[in-house]
Amino acid sequence: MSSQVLSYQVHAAWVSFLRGHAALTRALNAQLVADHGLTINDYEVLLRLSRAPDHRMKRIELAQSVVLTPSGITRLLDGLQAAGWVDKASCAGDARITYAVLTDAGSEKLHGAAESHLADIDRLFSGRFDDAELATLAELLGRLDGGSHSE
Amino acid sequence: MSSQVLSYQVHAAWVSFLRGHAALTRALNAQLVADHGLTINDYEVLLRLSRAPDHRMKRIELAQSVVLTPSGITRLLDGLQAAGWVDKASCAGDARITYAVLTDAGSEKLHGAAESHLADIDRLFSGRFDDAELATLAELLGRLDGGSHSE
DNA sequence: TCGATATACTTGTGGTCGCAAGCAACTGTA
DNA sequence: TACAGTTGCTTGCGACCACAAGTATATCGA
Repeated sequence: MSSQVLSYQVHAAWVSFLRGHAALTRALNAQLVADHGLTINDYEVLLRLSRAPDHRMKRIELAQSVVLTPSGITRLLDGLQAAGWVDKASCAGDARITYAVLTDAGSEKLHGAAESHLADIDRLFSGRFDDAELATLAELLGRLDGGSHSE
Repeated sequence: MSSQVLSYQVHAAWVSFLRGHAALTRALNAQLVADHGLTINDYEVLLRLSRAPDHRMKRIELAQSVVLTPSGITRLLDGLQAAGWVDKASCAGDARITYAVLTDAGSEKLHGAAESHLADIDRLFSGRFDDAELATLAELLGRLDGGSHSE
């Protein structure tokens, strides 16, 4: 049965995915926490904010962009705010919405962490893949977060 | 600076990896917990044991195979043992070592969960990739762990 | 034999995050 | 205006897991 064969191939890819993720995030997160006191998600949130217009995003958009639930974003931003790296800002037209705004301190924190973190990532990836493979990997993996809501 | 360009490409792949993993594991884990009361790691551990000779593995080998720390494996196996799906067994030659052994109930549990879980995985992967892409993905992702893993 | 070191495992503690429930604010209908 | 439904966000709770420290066993050198 072809679906049986496909299942096996799919599962092989899936297991590699799980193992690779666990190994990489454990290493990268530990390094990032040790060097800069940031988790991977902290870093990614600061990065998204730094790229956003006016260095601000709605919390719900931020949650979607890093694949966290609303509660997850609340707690993550609580921490970043306590450290002074983000601020809250209200929305003039809709009082339900809160913006997360990158502060100057947050911007400095991000830039300070970026160099070593990118080097860490680079070290783990570049040794294993060439440029074409990286592009392939990015393209294939990029399909995974598109329509993951198929319930 | 070529390393700058490479860093950007690497980071794109890495971000896709993070997002894809978060989306997939959240969906798959929720489904597996709802349908069978197993986490993804529970399932993977039962699967490893089912493929091992005599349905048994040293706990430390098990930890490495699913990329968990020793403490993580202790607690995961505590749960599986409480449910009756694995047993402990001591090692005749070395009293420090404990084996985890799949019970008959654990074997049945695994087989009962496998069908729907594989279908869940298949549904999330097969719609997005063809056979050649799956093979590429499995090969590339397979490089991320030490390669000290055979199936 | 004895002590130092290494290995396998367990436990205390704390962090992160999802789910369910709840609150506040907005929108549409009448 | 009144009210129901939706949306954005927060909080209580619990699950999972890593790190550090502790226990028990094994091994090796003197």
